[in-house]
Amino acid sequence: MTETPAGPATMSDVARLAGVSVMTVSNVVNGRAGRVSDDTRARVLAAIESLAYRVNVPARQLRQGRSGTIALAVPDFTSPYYGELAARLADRLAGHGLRLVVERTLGAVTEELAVLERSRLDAYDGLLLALAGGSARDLEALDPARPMVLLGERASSPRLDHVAMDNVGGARLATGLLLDRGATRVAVIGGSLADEPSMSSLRTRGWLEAHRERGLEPDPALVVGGGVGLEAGHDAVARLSAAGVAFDAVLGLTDSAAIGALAALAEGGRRVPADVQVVGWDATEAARFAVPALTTVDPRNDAMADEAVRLLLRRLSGETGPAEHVAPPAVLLERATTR
Amino acid sequence: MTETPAGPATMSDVARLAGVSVMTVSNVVNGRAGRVSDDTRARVLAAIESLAYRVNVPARQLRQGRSGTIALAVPDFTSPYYGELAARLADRLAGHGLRLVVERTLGAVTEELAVLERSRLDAYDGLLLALAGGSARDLEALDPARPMVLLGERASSPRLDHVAMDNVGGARLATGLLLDRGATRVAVIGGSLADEPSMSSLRTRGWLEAHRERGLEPDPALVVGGGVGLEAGHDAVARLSAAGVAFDAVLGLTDSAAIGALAALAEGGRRVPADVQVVGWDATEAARFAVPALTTVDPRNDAMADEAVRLLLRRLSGETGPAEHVAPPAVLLERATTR
DNA sequence: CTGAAAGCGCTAACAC
DNA sequence: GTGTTAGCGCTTTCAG
Repeated sequence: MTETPAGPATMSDVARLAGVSVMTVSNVVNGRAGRVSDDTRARVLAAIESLAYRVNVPARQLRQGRSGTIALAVPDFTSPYYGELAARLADRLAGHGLRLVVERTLGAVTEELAVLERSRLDAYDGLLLALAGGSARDLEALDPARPMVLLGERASSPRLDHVAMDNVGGARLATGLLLDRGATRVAVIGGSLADEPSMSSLRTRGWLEAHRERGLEPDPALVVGGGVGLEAGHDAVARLSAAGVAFDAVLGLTDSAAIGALAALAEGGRRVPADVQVVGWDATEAARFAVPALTTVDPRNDAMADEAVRLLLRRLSGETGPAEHVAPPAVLLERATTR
Repeated sequence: MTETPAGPATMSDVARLAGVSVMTVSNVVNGRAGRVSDDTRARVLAAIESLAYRVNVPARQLRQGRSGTIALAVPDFTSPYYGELAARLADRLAGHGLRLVVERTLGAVTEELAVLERSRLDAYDGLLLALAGGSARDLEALDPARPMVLLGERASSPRLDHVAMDNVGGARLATGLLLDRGATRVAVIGGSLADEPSMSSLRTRGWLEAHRERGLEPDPALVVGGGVGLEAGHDAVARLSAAGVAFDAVLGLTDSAAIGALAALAEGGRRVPADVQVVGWDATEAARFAVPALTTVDPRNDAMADEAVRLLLRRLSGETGPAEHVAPPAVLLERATTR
């Protein structure tokens, strides 16, 4: 007659049932070749099966100090951009026996990432931190116990590995295309004239530079803040029109913003690209299937994911050299919203 | 002169520096009120600060058996639907002191969710499992060590709490609208005539029922499989047109599929809703800002998230009654792609 | 090939 | 208020 087990089966339960030591069970579970005879292994496996034994991950992690898991911390769950990034990263990490899980920071990297949160993140073997608009500030205070790679914006911390996005360059490229195709007044949706290293400001600077390279000085009234989501993009165009600000091109700082703009333009009866040209940013799948198909800045997420994983693995393998900063150059994907 | 610490500081390190016992440090860290004098607390906090101490989460979890973390397992990271679901769930769980992290199953719930994966999931306090097309099969084999709530499809396991989507009802509603607005041939993008409880089959059944309720028998050639993403939706419409199958309405089984269809329709020069009416499913933000704004089935994700959290919390608090199955009724959001 | 002992860092339970 | 003890489940180390 068997004792009813108190909770889930442990290794000792399995060992007892199989008539071996816990160490042997551990060896079987971890597939340490050669160290267990086929006969013993079979008995252990049978016991595992019959007790529905499963490894206690926290216990193993406490002992080993590793979890085999990497966290991607994103500002929010809803942006398609982060979803695609997560998928890319997960695929690459899987090739190295690492799992990816996605956490959400709500854009609050240092302030809100209180002691408790930091501890949670320490439990991962490594951290990929996707930076949002405001989160680049006082990154210096961030002192990760584990390897950490920053993603996005521009390289901001001399101490931390960083895969930056080519924000200024991409915006210069996109704005240049618009200007060269005959646009004279390019509105920036989600932009900011502030002098800070945020995504908005950086891209707006690229817009400015493209003008100046051509001896032009753009109208600051064309810079519309208020966010970079679908609704923000829609509302920005509506607001611009309502305010009577003329424009013949739109630089959406994300594909979402640009797609929102497209919707507002359609509502207003303005034809794209005949009346207004539009460019987005992110090269998401949604851009490909927008109506009309959206010309967009491809930030080279594939290359960014490759680099991020490379940098992380390097630290994971114990390398301790100086921080590396990379920024794959953005490229333009011309489609049907530009002439 | 101080010893250089081997690794990250532990509670004993803090205790030693502050001249107290580890238990006192633990009490301070966990904010157990009244059990520590202000004076002692101050000393401990100073020591924590100076050693940059952070709680070892796995150790705490091993001891307590809880982690304060819930996992949402989704079939893939890229679908906007799951992103919005994750955001909703995270918000609700935060109100109960629980964190949400997102894991990815790649649609393989039981087969690929090997021993190793199961163990990882056991480390969460609870599991929210979003079901994809094929994953509803042999859910019976799934034996979670922790509370688990299934999301999506239709209730399939008598043993597991399940928040089902109103797949048949929603499709009946949407198809009914199309038919009542004059459509005679409603194509189903991402559909399946198979007799299984998958999302595709269930929604296709709703399409069928809407016809039969009206004494009609739809043409099976209008059911196009091949996926429910943007590209799949686009290609399905293109294929239908190329094959010469006439249709005057499209039921996209997701908003993505419907938006892809919209793109293909625009390419083909067919006007929406004048020539072809279109309905999507999910009520994503993308549907609102599609051109034209997409009529869509709202599966009531808000209500589903509420229910899922309620069911999970109930189990977390130890309740052990029979499984509960709920299915908030879908509603229709009429916009500009229907007449 | 197998096992015994030790201990990872923390907290529940109980002294004092 | 504060300290002591014990042990969560596992794997590293070292003996056989």
